[in-house]
Amino acid sequence: MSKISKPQSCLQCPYKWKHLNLLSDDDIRSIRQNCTIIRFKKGETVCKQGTDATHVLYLAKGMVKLYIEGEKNLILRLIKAGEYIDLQTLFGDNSYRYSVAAMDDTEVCMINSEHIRKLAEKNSAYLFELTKVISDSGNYFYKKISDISSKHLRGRLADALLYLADEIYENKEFDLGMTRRELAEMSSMSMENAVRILSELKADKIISVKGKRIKILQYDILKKLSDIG
Amino acid sequence: MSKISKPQSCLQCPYKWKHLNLLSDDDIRSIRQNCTIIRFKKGETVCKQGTDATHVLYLAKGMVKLYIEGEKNLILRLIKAGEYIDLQTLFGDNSYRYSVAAMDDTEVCMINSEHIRKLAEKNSAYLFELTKVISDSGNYFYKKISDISSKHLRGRLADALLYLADEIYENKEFDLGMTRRELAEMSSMSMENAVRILSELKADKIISVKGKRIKILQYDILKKLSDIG
DNA sequence: CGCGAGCTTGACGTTGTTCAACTAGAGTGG
DNA sequence: CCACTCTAGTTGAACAACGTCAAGCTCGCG
Repeated sequence: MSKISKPQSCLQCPYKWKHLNLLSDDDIRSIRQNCTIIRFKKGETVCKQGTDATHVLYLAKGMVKLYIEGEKNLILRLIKAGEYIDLQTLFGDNSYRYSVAAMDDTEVCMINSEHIRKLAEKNSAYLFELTKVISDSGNYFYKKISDISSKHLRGRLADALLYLADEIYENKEFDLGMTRRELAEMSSMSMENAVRILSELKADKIISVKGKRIKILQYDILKKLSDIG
Repeated sequence: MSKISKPQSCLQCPYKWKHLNLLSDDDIRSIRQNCTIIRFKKGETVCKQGTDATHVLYLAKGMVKLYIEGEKNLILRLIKAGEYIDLQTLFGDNSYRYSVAAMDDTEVCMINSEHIRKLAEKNSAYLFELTKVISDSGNYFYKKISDISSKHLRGRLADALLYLADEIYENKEFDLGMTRRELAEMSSMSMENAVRILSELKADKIISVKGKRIKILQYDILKKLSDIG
C-alpha cells in the first residue's frame, strides 16, 4: 500500500465511478472530502477478512481477487477496474467477510461508508441502483455455491477457464494473470490437480497451454465439461 | 397449493410483515390489491428454480426450505414464519435461482414485485431496510460457501445441527422436521453418510438421537467439531 | 399380516489430496 | 560466465475421504 492521495475532483471522475451521475453536483463534491485514492502493488492486501468495513471500495485501476481465507483459500471472484469491490458490507453487518488482494498494480478509491449511506438515504434513485448491484452479486453466489458443491474437478476447472475467458479477459486466448495455485483456489481444488487437469485438457487438444498463455481451442467442449460437472 | 385468498386488510397485518410500519397507511392499503395469501401443504413447491420471479414471497406461517436443485439438492437455508423468503430477486435478475418447498403446512403472502419496487422507489427508509435484509442474506453466503468447500463431513454435519439448534429451533433439543436425506442435503453429503455421522456422534455421547428427536448433549464439543472442520 | 418408506450398517469403488521426486526458469553473487 | 538457490510447475504413487451399492431393519398403515 502506498501513495495516498485525494481525488482532484470527483465531478469529472476519471475512474468512471458507477452511478455517480445519479448524484447532485454538491453531493459529488462532498465525496472528495470522504475519499482517498490508494495504490497497491501486485500481491498487496487491499482489505483483510474480519476487519471492520469502514469504507466502500471502488476499483479504479487494475484487478483484484476477492477470496475467503482459511487453511486453503477460496477465490470467489476477480474484479476489474470500474466495479465496486463489494457493497454488501455497506448496508449489512459491517465487517469484511473476505479478503481482497491486488493481482497487479491497482488504484482503489476508499470512500467513507457512513457518507455513502447518508447520500443513499436521501437519494432514492441512487440507493435503488446500489441495491441492484448488491442483489445481483448475491444472485451470483447461488450459482457459485451450487457449482462448488456439485461439480467434479474437471467441471470446476472448466468453469474457471470459461469465467476467465468470458467475464474477465473477454477473449478465448489470454495470459493467465495468476499462478497455478491461484487457479486452483478459484476452482476449489489442490494445486496439483489444477495442473493435472490443465495437462489433460491440453493432451485432449481442448486448450493450448504455454506457460501463462492459455487458448481455448474447443470452446463448446469446455462448455460441455462445465455442464456435465 | 390451495386456498387462495386476499388478506382482509394489511393495516393490522396478523403476519407481522417486516418493515410494514415504514409505509404510509395508503401504501399499506394498496398492498392488499397486489397480495394473495396462498396455503401450501407439507412437501409442496412454493417456487421453482428457473421461473420468473414476479412476486415477493413473505412467509406468514410455517417453515420452508430454500434449496438449489440439481442431481443432488443442496438446502441453503430454512425460513421461519415472519421472514421474507428472498428479496434479491426483487431488484436483481428476476428469475428464481432456487426452489422453495414447504416443510410443513404454510401460508405465503405473494406480493406483486413491481408494486413493492414502486413503493420502495418513493420511500427511501423502506428501501433502506429492504437493502439491509438483502445485504445480510448475501453476507450469509460467504460463510456457507466457505464451510461447504473447506470442511469435512463431520464439520459440515455439526454445522447443520448447530444451525438447527441455534437459528431454527433455538433449543438444544428439537424434533428434526425433516428426513435424514434432507439433513444430508443441508450438509452437502450423501444420506448414508449423514446417518453414519449421526450414529458416531451418538456413540460418542455428543448428541442423543431417538428417531426424529435430537438433543445436543455436549454443545461445546459439537462447536469444536464445526470449527476444526 | 404384509407392504413400503425411511433408516441403518458394512463392503467396496471412485474421487481427490498429500507426499515426494524431479524439471525449468529467473535471479544472484563470485 | 557458471554455480547456486529459489520459486513455480509437473508427474507419479500412496493414501484418505467420500459416494454407491446392497442387504437388512423398523415402524406405521392399509
